[in-house]
Amino acid sequence: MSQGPELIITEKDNAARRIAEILSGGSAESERRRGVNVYTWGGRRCIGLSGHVVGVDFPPEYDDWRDVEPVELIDAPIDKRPTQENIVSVLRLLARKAGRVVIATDYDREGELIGKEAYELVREVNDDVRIDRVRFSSITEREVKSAFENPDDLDFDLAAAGEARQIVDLVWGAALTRFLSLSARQLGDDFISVGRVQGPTLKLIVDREREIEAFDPEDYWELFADLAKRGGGADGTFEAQYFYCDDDGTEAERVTEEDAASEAYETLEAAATATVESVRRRTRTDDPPAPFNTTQFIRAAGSLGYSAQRAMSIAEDLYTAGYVTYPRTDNTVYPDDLDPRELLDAFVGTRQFGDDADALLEQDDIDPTEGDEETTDHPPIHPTGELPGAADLDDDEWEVYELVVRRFFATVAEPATWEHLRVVATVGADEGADLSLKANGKRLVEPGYHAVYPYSSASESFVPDVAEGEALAITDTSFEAKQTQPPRRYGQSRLIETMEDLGVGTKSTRHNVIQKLYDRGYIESDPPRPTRLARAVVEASEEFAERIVSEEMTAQLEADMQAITRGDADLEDVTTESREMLSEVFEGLMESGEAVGDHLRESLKADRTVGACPECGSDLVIRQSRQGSYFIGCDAYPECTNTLPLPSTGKPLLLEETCAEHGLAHVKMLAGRKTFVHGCPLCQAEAADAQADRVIGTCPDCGVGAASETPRDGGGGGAEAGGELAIKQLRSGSRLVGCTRYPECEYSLPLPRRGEIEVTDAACEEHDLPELRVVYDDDREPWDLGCPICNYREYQAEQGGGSELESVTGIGEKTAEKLQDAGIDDVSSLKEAEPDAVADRVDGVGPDTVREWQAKAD
DNA sequence: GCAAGGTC
Repeated sequence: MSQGPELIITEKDNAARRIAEILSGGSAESERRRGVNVYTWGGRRCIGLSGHVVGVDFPPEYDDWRDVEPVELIDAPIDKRPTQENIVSVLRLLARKAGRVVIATDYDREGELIGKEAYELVREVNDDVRIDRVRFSSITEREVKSAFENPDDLDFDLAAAGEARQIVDLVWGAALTRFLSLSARQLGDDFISVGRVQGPTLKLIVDREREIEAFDPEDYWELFADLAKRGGGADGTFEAQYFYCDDDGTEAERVTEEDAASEAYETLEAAATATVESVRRRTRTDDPPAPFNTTQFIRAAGSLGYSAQRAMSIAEDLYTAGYVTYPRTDNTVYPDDLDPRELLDAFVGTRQFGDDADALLEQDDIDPTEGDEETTDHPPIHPTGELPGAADLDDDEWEVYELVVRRFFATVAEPATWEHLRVVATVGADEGADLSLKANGKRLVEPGYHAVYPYSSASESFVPDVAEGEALAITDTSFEAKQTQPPRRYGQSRLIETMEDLGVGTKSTRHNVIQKLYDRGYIESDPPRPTRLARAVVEASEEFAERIVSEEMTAQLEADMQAITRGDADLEDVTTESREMLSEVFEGLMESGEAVGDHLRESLKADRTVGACPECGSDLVIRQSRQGSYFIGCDAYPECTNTLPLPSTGKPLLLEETCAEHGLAHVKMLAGRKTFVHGCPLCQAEAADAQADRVIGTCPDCGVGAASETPRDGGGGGAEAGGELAIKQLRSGSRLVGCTRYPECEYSLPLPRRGEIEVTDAACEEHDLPELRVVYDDDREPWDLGCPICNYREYQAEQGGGSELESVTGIGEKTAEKLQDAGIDDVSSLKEAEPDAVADRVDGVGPDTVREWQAKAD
């Protein structure tokens, strides 16, 4: 045995840092090697991986989709390759010299596999070092120390279960994805993908859409009366609803026969009073919610308007900054070592949470709620007690942080108490035409957790105190004709909850799967609706590869993985059987390949068809020019050359809604946060044609007396050519201030897409142009845009703010800030920088990344 | 350029 230092390997850097801190008693030092943190103390070193650092894939000779028959992938070999080169190389370096290795990855199946990957990398360079495995369910001093005192061996069966999943997913996913893409001749960026998790998720959405379409609404009627307590004034009035008991004695409000409804209404309308028949009071407690797991967090953030993806991205940022715990967890039970009082103490004295924390601390005992799921890897999401400063978070981050804090507050708060009051009154009993009305009142007596958690509804409904036998005046009645409604579409959070119920996907992947469905053109809008392509993919799968769109495949795989874990089966058994099954699927598919392809292609075209061409009656479809910009062209091209332009920003999406005048589908332009609805492309073009250019001054590039100094390059014919500046509306929907000599002079300034542009009497002295104002047709304040040249300069200054660097390298604002901190504030200093030196100084950036940036800058 | 699973 060698005498080198002990090497501890964790699943992520964050865990490495905390374990080093615990085991070293705070004395560990951190150094960066190739952008990877290594923590060192005593005779020990600790390094964090980044989840899987190796990935499974087919060998390179299988890379060309057209060269390899998809069916060949079923029995193709599978390689494991490093995917995180930097981490792998640092790991190898340290492992070579290690005297002992301890694998401390997460305590779950995937963690065991990640541990085994590390094990194999260590073994490649050091074949006799002792390799131990430690397991702990939370990174606390007690658990970590005890785990390191009782090391165990890696569970190779558990890891093999994970490997079986990798292989089955790759083989099924790749073979079927390539088959569908090839048969529809969809290669390149818009390939047609299917997989074990996205398949059933898409089918959920498609099935719901089928139910909605097949839904046959039924008419029904409901009757209401306003009842007033005598002498109670306006405050004593409340609404009651007609009800009856149906044949099996259950209470019903909906009347399905119009005659019966009318007859009841006649009685109600004729009556002046209703007599209280019964009054029932009940006290109900309303328990506070369970701690947040990922799914419930996403759901709560969803009700604040965040998409699943966005909610998780914010939570990850808050986690990295140290304000909340790890956001990927299934656990809904706080661990024993979480002391709620101690955590509440952290909020005492703060402006936003101080009062609530004080109030909670005054409770006699604090007993947090618990959910059904108790796992051991990570705690439920809760605040860490480290508080962000006022400037540390933007508005969205703050809103999500507050949600997490308040959820924690709610879980340690008292239940709420409601008083329910149910009043039943009868009408027309004297005349023998007995008719019942009911009203349910709800009053919050003890707010309990609602006082600290305003996100769940605590709305009251008023019903006054009345006594049995009391006569109430009927002050108003209504007769409402309604229809049963189709089932509702899944919202993103509901979809994630359903996936969790079915066991499809994991806490870390479910939100990404939904995003992937959007990116692949399978769903659009929110709540998501399936595209024609999605239906075609589900239909084809149902016919030939039902497993790939059914949650059964996951259930079966889960059972197989458990068998491997128990030692009742091995990886070979499971993958062989799965490959045989896939071979059978392919027999059917290959026979019908052409029909499947035709169907997919028709659906793709349907997703792009805007409507009938007004010139020739063929289809108008969305096309892409060679330069990559989108436009609408006629399917009969070149016989028909009719085209309509589309806005230059974003990717077009056709909406269900069509234009009443032209019958064309409305267009939405997807551009992240700048997404907007373009509407009917023909209406836009016609509006532009009808809108005369409004001249507002001389063109600074080519107008009479044009100054030589201009804010931007024009292609103009030089000064004195007589160009004028005008407000123009283009057929693509864009608006701008541009030269009347276009296209000879290309001088232009952008204008906002929305609102009506007014030319005011005020003028800009510098540019001799009138100031503009944008007026909106809703209740928004008008926007004083001012001189268009000054406005554009300000806009550019805002956009560009220090960031040639950002636009050249494509890095985000935050990375740019970090680079600036490291002394790199422009492109030239980036080019001169030493990649390793940059990687050492900038967190989360490796030397390879720096080299990539440098390549882009060149 | 395929999947799903880790992590950033």
